[in-house]
Amino acid sequence: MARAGLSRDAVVDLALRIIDEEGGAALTLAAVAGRAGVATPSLYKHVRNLAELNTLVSVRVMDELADRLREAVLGRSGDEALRACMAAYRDYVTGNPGRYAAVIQAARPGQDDVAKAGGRVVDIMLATFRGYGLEGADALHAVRCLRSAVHGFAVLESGGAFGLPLDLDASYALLADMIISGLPSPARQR
Amino acid sequence: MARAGLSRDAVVDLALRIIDEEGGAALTLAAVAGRAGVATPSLYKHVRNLAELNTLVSVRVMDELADRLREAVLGRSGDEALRACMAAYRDYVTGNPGRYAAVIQAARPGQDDVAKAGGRVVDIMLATFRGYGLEGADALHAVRCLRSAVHGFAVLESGGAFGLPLDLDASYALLADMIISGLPSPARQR
DNA sequence: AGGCGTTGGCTAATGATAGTAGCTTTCAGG
DNA sequence: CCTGAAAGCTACTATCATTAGCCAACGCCT
Repeated sequence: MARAGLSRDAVVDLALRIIDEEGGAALTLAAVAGRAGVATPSLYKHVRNLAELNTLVSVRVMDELADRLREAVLGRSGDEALRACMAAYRDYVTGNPGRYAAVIQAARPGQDDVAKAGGRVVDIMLATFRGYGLEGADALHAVRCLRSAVHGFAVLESGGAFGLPLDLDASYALLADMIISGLPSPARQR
Repeated sequence: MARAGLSRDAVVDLALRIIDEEGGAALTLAAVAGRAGVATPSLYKHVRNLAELNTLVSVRVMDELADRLREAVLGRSGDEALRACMAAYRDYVTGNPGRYAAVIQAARPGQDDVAKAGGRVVDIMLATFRGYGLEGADALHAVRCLRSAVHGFAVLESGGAFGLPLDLDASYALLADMIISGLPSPARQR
C-alpha cells in the first residue's frame, strides 16, 4: 500500500482546511484522518494528540496574522501605521472567520499557547508604538490596550455579537481614534 | 427511591459550580449528573441537550455580570460611571475566572447566544454614555468600542496572554483613558 | 542487488461522552 | 384512592480520543 506521505505540517494544513470549510468545531482527528485518507491512529505518528494539533494550528494562525500585520505597517509610521495595523488585524479575522475563532476556542488557560503564538504580533505592535516615541512600560501598556481593543472587536464581530444594523467600519474607526487620542506621547512633550 | 428534585435552574446551578471548581472544560453532562446524584440521561428531562445547557449558563453569567455593572454605575455619571463600569466588568471576570471563560468557549457563531445574553450589558453601557450626552448612532458606536476594549482585556487577562510582569491595573487605566479621551462629545459642543 | 532499520501506517481495543428509546416510579390533585 | 404527567432509570448506539502492538514501505549503505 502506497504511503500517504503525511507530515506534521501536512496534518496542520488539513486541519486548517477543515476549519475554513466546516468551522473550528469540526476539527477532529477523525476528520483530519478522513481527509488524509488514513486511519485515525496514524495521525499520532505526526502529532502527540489533539491538544497539540490545536496548539500547532494556533501558532500557524498567529504567524499568518503577524505576517499580515508586518506587511501592513511596512513603510508606515505613527497614526498611519497604527491604523493600518488595526485594519489588517480586522481584515484577517473577518477574511478567515474560522481560523481566528479556532485559536480562541483552543486557548486553554494554564498553557502559554496564546502567549507564545502571539509573540510576533506583540513585537510588531511594539515597533509601531516606537514610532510615537513610546518606549518601555508606556509602550507595553499601549500594546496591551491595542491588543485588547482589536482582539475584543474581532471576537465580538466574528461572533455576531454586534447585532444592530450599524456601520461596523465606523465603529472600528472610532476605536482607532480612541486608542490614538489616549496614547501618552512622552517623546513629543519631553 | 426518593426523587432528586432537580429543575432546570438547579441543573444550571450545578453546572456553574462545576465551572467554578473545575473549569469550563469539565462541564459535561456526566459531571452534572454525578453532582446531582442522578443518571446522565435524566438530565434530558430538564435540558434539551448540552448546547442548551451551555446557553443557559451563558445567559446566567451575563445576567450576573449585568447586575454588577448596574450596581457599579448606580448613582454615578460621566467619567466616574464609565470607570466604575469598566472596573466592575474586570472585577467580575477576574473574580470568576471560570465563568466568563465558559461563556466565551460556549459562544458558537451562528447562534445569537451572546447577543441575547449580552443585551442587558449593552443597555447599561448605553445608559452610561447617555450621561455624556451621547445618543443614537454615536452612543451605539461608543458601546461597541467599550465592549470590545473591556471584553478583549478580560479575555486576554484571564487567558494569561499578558505574560509580562507589568502592572495590569495601570494598563487597564490607560484603556479607560483612551475610551474617555476618544469619546465624541456632541452634547457639550452643540 | 540486497539487506536492514526507521518510520508510517494498520487493526483492535478501551473508555469517555452525547444522545435516544422505552419502561417504571413517584407524586400531586381530583 | 386513582390516575396521569413528570422525573428517574436501564439499555443501547454512535462518535471520539487514545493506546498497544503488528507489519509493510522506503531510504540508505554496502
